[in-house]
Amino acid sequence: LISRFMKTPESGLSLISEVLATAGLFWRESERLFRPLGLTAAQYNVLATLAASSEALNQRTLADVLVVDRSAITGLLDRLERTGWVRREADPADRRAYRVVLTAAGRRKWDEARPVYHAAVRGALEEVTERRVQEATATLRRVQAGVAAWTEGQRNRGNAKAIEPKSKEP
Amino acid sequence: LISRFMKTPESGLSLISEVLATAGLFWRESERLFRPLGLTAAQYNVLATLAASSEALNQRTLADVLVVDRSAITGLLDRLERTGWVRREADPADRRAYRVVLTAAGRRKWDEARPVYHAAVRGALEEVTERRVQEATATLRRVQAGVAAWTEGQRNRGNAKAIEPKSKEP
DNA sequence: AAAGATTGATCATTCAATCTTT
DNA sequence: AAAGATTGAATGATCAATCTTT
Repeated sequence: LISRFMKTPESGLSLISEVLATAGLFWRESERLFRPLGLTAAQYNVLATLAASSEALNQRTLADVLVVDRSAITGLLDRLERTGWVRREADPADRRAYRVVLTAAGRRKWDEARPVYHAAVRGALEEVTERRVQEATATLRRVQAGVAAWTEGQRNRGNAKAIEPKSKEP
Repeated sequence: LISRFMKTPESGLSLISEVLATAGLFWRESERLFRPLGLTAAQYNVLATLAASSEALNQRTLADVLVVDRSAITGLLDRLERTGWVRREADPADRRAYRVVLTAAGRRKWDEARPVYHAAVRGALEEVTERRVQEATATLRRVQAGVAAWTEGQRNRGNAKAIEPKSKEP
């Protein structure tokens, strides 16, 4: 996926390669940045998601927003509950589910971490023009749609005979 | 880092968010794609790197190319050796180091996996113009340079008093 | 049956500490 | 001392299987 020795780089391969390399680099540096605060990057993501959401979220929704398997959320919340930054509350409307909420300490931790993170992002993008940022953002959204469409196509080809197109917000 | 609920998204935050989301989505789908072949995405990366390199690589170099810690390479190669796709050879010039080489079976596996991977990339980028691909690739390279420059700046600020600029390939 | 959550196995990754060789 | 590699502890991710509730 990351092929720096590639001889005849199809442009698409190069783009994906750079996406993965950029994400890896940034994620790794984020871990180092958050470490003195006692946070991991994944945990910051949870705090940020909860802080930005108006309603309480259940674990399924959290998993969808963070684009990880639901089972990954269990351990993540276990550790965040252990440090007291997050709490699982019983959902009165559905006894299978939890409502995950930020504690006061969790919000303070997020208030502390957020400016650190934002400073890093600004630092990293200092030399990149606003036009380029906008353009790349739009392109990456298209790539994500492309990945989703392609995998969906594969799934249909693999399974039965493509029941229905089922177009949503085209 | 991935903040889909963001209210006033600075454009830089959005870009980083999309980079991480795109990489996560693509990595995840790659895992599913490679699974029937008995490969993980990280393992495909190793095979691809070895296949594309003219000389044998030591583990340190491999770690640098793949942008992971050296210690992650140990387990990765253990598993790849177990399946017989890679071999550690003693380096006659330096008895601390290994020369990591692809076995014949490893090359066959790579020959099998490569077209699968390339098809996925083409599928994902089908609807993205070549111009956009080129532009985004260039932007991401600048972002990586920006991350490196910023973390370097932080390191110097944190340590002593920035011994020397030490500019390389400006 | 389907959906929310958890568990156990496997893989990958980081960091700090250690061993061997240079 | 510095560099290549490994180990052990911790975190995080996936998948398959399971439990409880809807």
